[in-house]
Amino acid sequence: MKATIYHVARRARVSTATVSRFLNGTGPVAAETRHRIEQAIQVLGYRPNTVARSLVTKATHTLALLMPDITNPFFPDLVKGVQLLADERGYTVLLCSVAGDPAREEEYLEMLSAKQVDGALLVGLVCGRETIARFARHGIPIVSLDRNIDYPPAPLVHVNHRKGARIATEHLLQLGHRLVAHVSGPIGLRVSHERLAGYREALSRAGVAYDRRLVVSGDFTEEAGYEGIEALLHTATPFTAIFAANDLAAIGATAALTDSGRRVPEDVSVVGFDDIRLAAYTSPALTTIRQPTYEMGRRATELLIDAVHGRMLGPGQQVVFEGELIVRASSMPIAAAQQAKTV
Amino acid sequence: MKATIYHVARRARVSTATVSRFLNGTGPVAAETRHRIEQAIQVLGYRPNTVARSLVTKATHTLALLMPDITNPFFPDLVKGVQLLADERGYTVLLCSVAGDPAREEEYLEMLSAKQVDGALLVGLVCGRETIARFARHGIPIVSLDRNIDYPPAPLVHVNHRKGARIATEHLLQLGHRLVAHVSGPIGLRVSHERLAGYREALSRAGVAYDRRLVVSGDFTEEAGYEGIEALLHTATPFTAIFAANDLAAIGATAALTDSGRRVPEDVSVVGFDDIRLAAYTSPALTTIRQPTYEMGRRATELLIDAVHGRMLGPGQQVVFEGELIVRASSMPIAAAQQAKTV
DNA sequence: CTGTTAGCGCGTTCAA
DNA sequence: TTGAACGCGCTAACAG
Repeated sequence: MKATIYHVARRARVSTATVSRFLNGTGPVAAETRHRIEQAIQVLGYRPNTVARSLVTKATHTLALLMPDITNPFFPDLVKGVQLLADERGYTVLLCSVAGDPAREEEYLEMLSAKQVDGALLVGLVCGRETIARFARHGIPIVSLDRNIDYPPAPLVHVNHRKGARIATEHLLQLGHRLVAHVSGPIGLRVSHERLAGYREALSRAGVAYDRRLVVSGDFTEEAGYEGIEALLHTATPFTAIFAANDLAAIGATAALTDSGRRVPEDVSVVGFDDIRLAAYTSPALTTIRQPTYEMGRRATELLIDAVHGRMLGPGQQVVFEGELIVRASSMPIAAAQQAKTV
Repeated sequence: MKATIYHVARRARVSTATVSRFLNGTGPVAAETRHRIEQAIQVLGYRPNTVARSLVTKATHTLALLMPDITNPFFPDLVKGVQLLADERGYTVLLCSVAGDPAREEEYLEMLSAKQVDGALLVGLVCGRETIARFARHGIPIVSLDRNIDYPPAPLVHVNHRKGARIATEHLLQLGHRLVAHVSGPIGLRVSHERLAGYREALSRAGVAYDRRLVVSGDFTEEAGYEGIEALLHTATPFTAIFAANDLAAIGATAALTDSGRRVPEDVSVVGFDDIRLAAYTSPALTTIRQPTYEMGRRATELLIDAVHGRMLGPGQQVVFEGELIVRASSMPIAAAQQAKTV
């Protein structure tokens, strides 16, 4: 049977209140008493029961992390950032994969308030705003990643997707490419929209006409990238470069190109987005836009813990990270021969 | 202020005991009373406080998953399996990245017993057995992945690493390769040891002498795979194939080969282990041994929940999964020209 | 500096 | 079929 604070108190010949004071450093405890308590704790192998503690303090030191799918290589780094910072601050992380399913998101949100988590980090949720508003009413602080939550306003951490996409596209444009295809993310997601917008912005600034036939819609997976480009190749619409909405899609696109006998980057340049861990090791190594995923996880968690402690920078606070172009081997200047010929 | 069971009881003009019976289906509740309670719950937006509930039932419906580093692409699938099964069974998952640090492992283990988790899934821990034994004394059920925990005996889920490694190596041998290098995992880890053993077993069965100069030690990262092979190339020890202890190392090795002007698989065949998500999309697509990671996560969690409920198949129970050879493009028959020449 | 007392929100006897 | 009373393990006044 497990030792409780009561057992410790009896063995140290003090009251439970004194033991509690000793444990939490709240209120004074005589050196001699302190010693006896330490002994008792040692002997009994006592560990405070956090559940009982939470019941009275109303704090669980637990944070929830809701995200679509840990299996997307973009997330592990984020999780790591969250994890490590939470750990440093004495918090623990509850992981919830909601699989892009609004019903599951709602269920989980309900459960979290029952579980009395101290705060929630929401990443890539697709549920309606009233679902989140209802949850927020429980008084649990929220920090959002990549999605603006206006009511009630929650701190927001995101990267400048539009600018990142623009930079990626400009990179291709500067290399002389004019026929730049785009594999988009799932339509309806703000992230996809922004990246597409950045792509168009770059084209427009460079005076290149936007051709919607060059945009294939994906869903951030390799499969979709592969199939999208495969389909595009079948339409015989010429292009010399691809900006994919994320690295996975870029990798799928590259595979489609290779399988059809094209060489990357000699025939087609490819640029991705995210800079996942393996981007540097694909063949050819992938040119991409780096998101400081790990850092974003840390920062978001920091904001969340601040919010838990009632420290907020002010309403509508947000942290914006900038994407950084990482040039590797998958992009190169357009070849003279290419300029004329159809791919 | 949040509604408690007391508020529900008052509004429904019954006692808290009746509400509790209604909520948990323990004991009878008259249809008419039931109706009033439902109404009250609805109106007040009541959700039972799981913390209070846990304090009396001693069950938190929370499982802990301890693993080295979520950032290794091997883990996300595992986590997903754990997550989904836990979810189906009404459990929630606490994620702990212990970073291969025994001290952190011990800390976390301590915390888990304080947090009163119902069970713990231990993956790839490196701490001493007495650390685990001490934890087990708290009476929290454990399931182990890839590491045999003998005292007290815990259910074990693992793949047959040795056999998988043997099959991988045999595949290369059957293709005619005789000079097969190996990039190992961290020394001291059982998994690394087993995979090395499988490699040696295959060589020995084929009557090929084991050459320790062909074994470079890594740590399951791309970096180590890259550097290991780079170093091996510098020694000018000839080889025509590589069996890497995991896909990450295989990918790193491939990059080292490519960067030094070798072609894969024409000059050197490469085989990995794990079949991570991107293995099918590397260039060339990676031949590897598939571990049913997702399924293992599910199965392990199932065993854990069974253990939580006191249902065990018996002492020393274990579930062994078999690795499956997935032949892709990174391995090919040794070329006639190669047989003589030094790589 | 320390002990007594009263909850935190809930499940669970035991009578009624 | 229901309610009163107690306790889970702990913290937080309030006295002393």
